[in-house]
Amino acid sequence: MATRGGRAEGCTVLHVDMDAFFASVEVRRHPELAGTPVIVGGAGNRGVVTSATYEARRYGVHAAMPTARALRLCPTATVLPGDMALYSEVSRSVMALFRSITPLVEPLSMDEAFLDVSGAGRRLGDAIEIGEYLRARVFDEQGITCSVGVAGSKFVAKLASTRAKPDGLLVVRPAKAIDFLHPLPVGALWGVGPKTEEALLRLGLRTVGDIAHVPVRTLERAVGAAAGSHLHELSWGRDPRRVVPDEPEKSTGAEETFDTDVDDPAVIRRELLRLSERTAARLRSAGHLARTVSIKVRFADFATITRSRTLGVPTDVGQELYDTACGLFDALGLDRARIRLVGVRAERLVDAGSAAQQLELGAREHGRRDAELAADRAARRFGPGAVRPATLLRQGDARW
DNA sequence: TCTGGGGTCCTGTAACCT
DNA sequence: TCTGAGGTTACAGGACCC
Repeated sequence: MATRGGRAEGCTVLHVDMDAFFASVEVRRHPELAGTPVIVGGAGNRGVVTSATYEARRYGVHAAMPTARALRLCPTATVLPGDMALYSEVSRSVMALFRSITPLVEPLSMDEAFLDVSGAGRRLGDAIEIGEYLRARVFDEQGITCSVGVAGSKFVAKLASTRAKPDGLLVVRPAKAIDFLHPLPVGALWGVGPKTEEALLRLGLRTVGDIAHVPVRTLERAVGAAAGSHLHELSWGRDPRRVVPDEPEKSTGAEETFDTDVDDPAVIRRELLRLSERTAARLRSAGHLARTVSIKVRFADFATITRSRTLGVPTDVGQELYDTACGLFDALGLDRARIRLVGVRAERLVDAGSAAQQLELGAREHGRRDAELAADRAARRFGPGAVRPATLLRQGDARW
């Protein structure tokens, strides 16, 4: 495998990944915390870690770990609640920087993206030089570090950036991809989580090289047809997926875990209303309508169910999401079951502009939608929650 | 030790249509 | 007319990612 300094033969894909993104942005805002363990995450009794500085990770803290446990491992850590608006702003700036290098930028999340730099070479040098240039620009402009993987395919570039962390750059030329991949543990592969890893280990497959040398049929039987053939291809470094900018959003939603389990249907319905309004506001701001509404209910024992219903006419109206969500919830026929979480999702999104005519034909109640649009304007002017349904205006309830 | 919130994709099943 | 095969779509659940 190649490291910095070599030529980037056949390398056209960069994977750029911010290091401990949320925590790094917090350290930039609170310079006195530099070099100390910082955890971003929920502080409540059910909060989990969203991001942690490398100083905290040294104690075994990692993302998705309950915050309470993280604090037992690392009692000196500073826990911060997180500021999504700020992280989004930093993310937008970083993505804009990427797009100034190449239009072929595919964001994967707020803190990482693929870049196809095959067309940018002449101007800025080869893929390695572009990677180093980006790392320097991100640090200069945002005061945070990132890691870069440089390779001939998305999947190898992604693995390379992971191995380069923190604050590094790793090049894996196509000719060396197999040497790089085969010693890695199966869990390093994209798409192999705990369940799949367990299934593979049962077959005695521990490394990517093991996967490469087992018959595809065996893999397919163990983990399913699609995943089996996919893993086999990846194990030989074959990943033909292109870098695709502007993938359309497929769904949007909101969910909430209660501080303590709830068995009062009135409380559940009120939460469904809040989540429906929040989801609808997101649909409107993205210019989308939803064809399908789904709810998620997680019980006290963590068992989780979903129910969905496709609407006759797509909508971005909170009241309509709520009516559907309530109908789905009522149809469960629960008898004061203890519920831990409820969620509302809008799926099968369509563009509001192209669906406008259909909306007219559907002759929905325009008054409700107009009221919600007015609430959107008020929220932009006075802050979120400036206008909300009367049923959400109970005393002592300041959450939105 | 007790598991957040935002998503995507895949699979199995059932219903429906031809 | 009846039946079966095969395709499509809707729905539910689950694995996975950050």
